[in-house]
Amino acid sequence: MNYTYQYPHPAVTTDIVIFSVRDNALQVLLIKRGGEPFKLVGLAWRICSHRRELDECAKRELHEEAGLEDVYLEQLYSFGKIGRDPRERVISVAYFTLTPSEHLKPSAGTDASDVKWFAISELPELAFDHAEIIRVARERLAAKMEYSTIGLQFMNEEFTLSQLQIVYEQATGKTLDKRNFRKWILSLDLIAETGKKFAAGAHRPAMLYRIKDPDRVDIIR
Amino acid sequence: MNYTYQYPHPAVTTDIVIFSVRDNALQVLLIKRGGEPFKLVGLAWRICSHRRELDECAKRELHEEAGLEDVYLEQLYSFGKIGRDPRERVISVAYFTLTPSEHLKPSAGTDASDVKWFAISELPELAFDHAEIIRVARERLAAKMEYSTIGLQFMNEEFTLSQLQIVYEQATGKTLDKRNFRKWILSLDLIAETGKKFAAGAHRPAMLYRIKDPDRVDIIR
DNA sequence: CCAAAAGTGTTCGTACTACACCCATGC
DNA sequence: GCATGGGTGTAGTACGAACACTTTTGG
Repeated sequence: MNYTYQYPHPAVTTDIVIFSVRDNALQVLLIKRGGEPFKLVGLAWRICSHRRELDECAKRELHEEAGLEDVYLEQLYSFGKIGRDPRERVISVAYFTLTPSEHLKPSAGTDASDVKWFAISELPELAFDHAEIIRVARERLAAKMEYSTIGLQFMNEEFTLSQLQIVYEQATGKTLDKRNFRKWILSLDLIAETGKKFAAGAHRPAMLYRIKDPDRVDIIR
Repeated sequence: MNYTYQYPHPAVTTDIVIFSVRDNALQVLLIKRGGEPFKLVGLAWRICSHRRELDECAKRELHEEAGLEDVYLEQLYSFGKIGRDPRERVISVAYFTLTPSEHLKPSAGTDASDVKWFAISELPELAFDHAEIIRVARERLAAKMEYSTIGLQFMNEEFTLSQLQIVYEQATGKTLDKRNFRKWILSLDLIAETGKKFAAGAHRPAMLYRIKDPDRVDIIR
């Protein structure tokens, strides 16, 4: 079946930058798909059906490609440069998301071997203009880390303050003083001790914390 | 001539929120056009041709509808709610701009009587989802006033500190202390005295200032 | 001389910065 | 007992907030 218009219409896609902090580094989830004009890894993306909302398209892509649900998802920016897809004019409404990498489930629709994390500092050559999209997403993330509580969205159910500090350091690109970071994050009253401890080697075990209101992202400062 | 695709494609438009501070109030430029599905005023918008970049579409719309050139223009967000245009699926890539209202020229393409400024606090009923777009733009503007030098983009060639303070107060929605505001804005080293004075009634004339680097918008704080 | 807006400093509190040592554990 | 990361307090500084009176002009 064909669809006809009186003037040219672009395709609209939702592309998603999936961030996680893994192995003490900010990483991005990239996918290698067959049937694309580039033989390269790239972001998760899909054409947005005319019967779905943009946010819904992004959510479905996130679910089907990465097995992620109920994660923080924010529209980033729209990229529409002529020629970004050599096949036709494509307007890409980009989103970004933050997740603890443990939440990633093997997905139904995708061969797991084609989905891989890459450190932001060691990205391979990327399909389309996805390098540019990731660059913009990284800037937005770094900025929002400073003035919102978005950083907590990287965390698992339970985490130590050192793990949280690493997340802040990796996502902002700044190193932080341990004492000052702890004072600051505790003063925000966003996390609480669980009472449990986490022993991870030949040293004093760390207190475990949880997020008081995990779904909430607020503007602070 | 017709254009045919194997699956439905949406139309993509660029919609522009044009802000100015006039009569001591934040205002938005709205347009009433014939041939639209709503008999209401709305934002300046146009279908983005498949051979033009998104930014370029926005610039042309700004130029042809409002006679504005060389103004600060920033992509805001993309709105694509199903049904936002009752005729077909439309993805609107929204932009916003800031201008001194004196820069507005009578435009060639539009009947001047159909272009009008409205105070943000006294908006009429609006076409499409333009009320929502303006709401988002207003939030973004207020936020950026706090951490960037975007506010100077509202100013004319020469202006007084009182005028500038009114711009900041109207765009952020906060009232400011005169002495603190002056200390702050001067400490940024963004503006300089022109040496001239501006006499406007039965009171002491105000010093006129100019922007040192008018095209520049920086992140501060 | 009166009304109106322009211009100008100081004090206080708070929030960020810098900085070094003891603690609990596994091996 | 030693290596490893976990945990803690204080002092200095810089920035934002509060606050009131004098100056210059037009009428």
